[in-house]
Amino acid sequence: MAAKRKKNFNLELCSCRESFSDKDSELQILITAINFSVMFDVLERNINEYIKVSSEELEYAKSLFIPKKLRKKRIILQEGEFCTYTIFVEKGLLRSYSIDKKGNEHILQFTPEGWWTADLYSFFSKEPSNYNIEALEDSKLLLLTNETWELLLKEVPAFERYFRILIQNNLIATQRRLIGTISTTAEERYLKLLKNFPDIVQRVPQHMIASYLGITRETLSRIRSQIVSG
Amino acid sequence: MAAKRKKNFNLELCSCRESFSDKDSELQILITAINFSVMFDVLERNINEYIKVSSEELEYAKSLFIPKKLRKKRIILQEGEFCTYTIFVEKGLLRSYSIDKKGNEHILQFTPEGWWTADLYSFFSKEPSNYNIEALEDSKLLLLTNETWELLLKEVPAFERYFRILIQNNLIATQRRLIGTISTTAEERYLKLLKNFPDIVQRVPQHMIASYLGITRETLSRIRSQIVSG
DNA sequence: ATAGGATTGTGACCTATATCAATGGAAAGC
DNA sequence: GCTTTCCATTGATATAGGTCACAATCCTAT
Repeated sequence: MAAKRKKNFNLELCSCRESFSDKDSELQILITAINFSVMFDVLERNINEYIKVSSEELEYAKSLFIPKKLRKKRIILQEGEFCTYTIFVEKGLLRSYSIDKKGNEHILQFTPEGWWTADLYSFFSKEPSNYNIEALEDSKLLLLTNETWELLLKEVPAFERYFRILIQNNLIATQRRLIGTISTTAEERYLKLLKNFPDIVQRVPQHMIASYLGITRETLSRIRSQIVSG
Repeated sequence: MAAKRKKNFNLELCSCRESFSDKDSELQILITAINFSVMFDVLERNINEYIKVSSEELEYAKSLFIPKKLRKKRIILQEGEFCTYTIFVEKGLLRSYSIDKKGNEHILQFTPEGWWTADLYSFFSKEPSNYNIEALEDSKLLLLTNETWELLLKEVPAFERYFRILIQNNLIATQRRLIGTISTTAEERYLKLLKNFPDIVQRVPQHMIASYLGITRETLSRIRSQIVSG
């Protein structure tokens, strides 16, 4: 299973093309074509969900992204660095988190396939970031730099709308989470997360779920055993 | 002082024009002209801070807003209603809050002059709102309905950028507040609020500051006396 | 001026969650 | 296959903040 996933990575990412020998070139071209059609699959569907763009505009947009794979546990943005990309997750799962004075991690969000992440503040203000972004699974990412992001908005203004809607939805969700954190118990928050994002809870170690909920791993463990016992 | 403020309201809001008799009409025209230049003062500066628009575009934009005054303690959006406007505060102060199962209020945000508010979810999804929006001071508002908002974006696309930036800044702030709520003590949060928004803390009753911080009024009272005593 | 409501302050006590510490199991690297 | 690191669980104890109750002010409208 793990081996199969790895193979897919190799096939789908064009950065592996160098490994083909000359006599494989015909095969290589075919595979590359497949790569390109699959690489932006999730992104393309996501864009079409929110805005209408012509196929030329879409092709242009795609040309601006930098594909990148990120292995599990690798960090793509580290506290103190400048966040110079916005990141779209084609496949895999990321987390962004900050570390407080006592050294505790606090997870701001999980970013599975089909979602965007970045430290927006750092990206737009060009100040160093306070967040870390790390892969929780082997992941395939599509990056837009500061420059290509500006370029995209300038050349295809519909993307201004696209990002506005995404940011807006994120704001709505974050506001709800804030109110929830203030007004409900740890157990209620856990049950709600379980209901809304069962797959995330499955894919992520429990202590990270605890960190996302704003409680300790011990407390989450007790909550879970209490739920089971009735 | 309070009387003076009231007088300004009457002068600046065109809805009071009916109270003038016929022979006051010359004066009325003069005052109306003044009203219009002053009415959008704060909004205009706010817009120019983020985007470049021609004076025609600006005039068009202004023509879409509905001015409204809201007296202290009056509610402009009530839980269960549909949020059909986005609200810009020209003068005064609003709060938006939700009420949990136990009947406790939780303040999502304070909105002083120069800021926008709305229940974004309700506004865009056209579902009933879970929030209430209330004036904490006599306020002057500028409203954009669903229709005029759409129209504005369509006719002056630069506003897409304007709202994207505003929403983005709100998201950044809300994310920080969330992490702060999870990772810092009530006292730290209070001191931070006091440092960042001293005027809001001055203008708002303490139990609402407590509600914003996610603590009870008793706890805030104790924190304050502890700060004074060292 | 005054009555009634809203706001703040304080005391006594309670509870959800944190902290510290120890254990066993699972997974990942060699 | 073995070892090391990570991860979840459980117990004992500590604490920040909540709850309830009452008193003291301060507005605000008549």
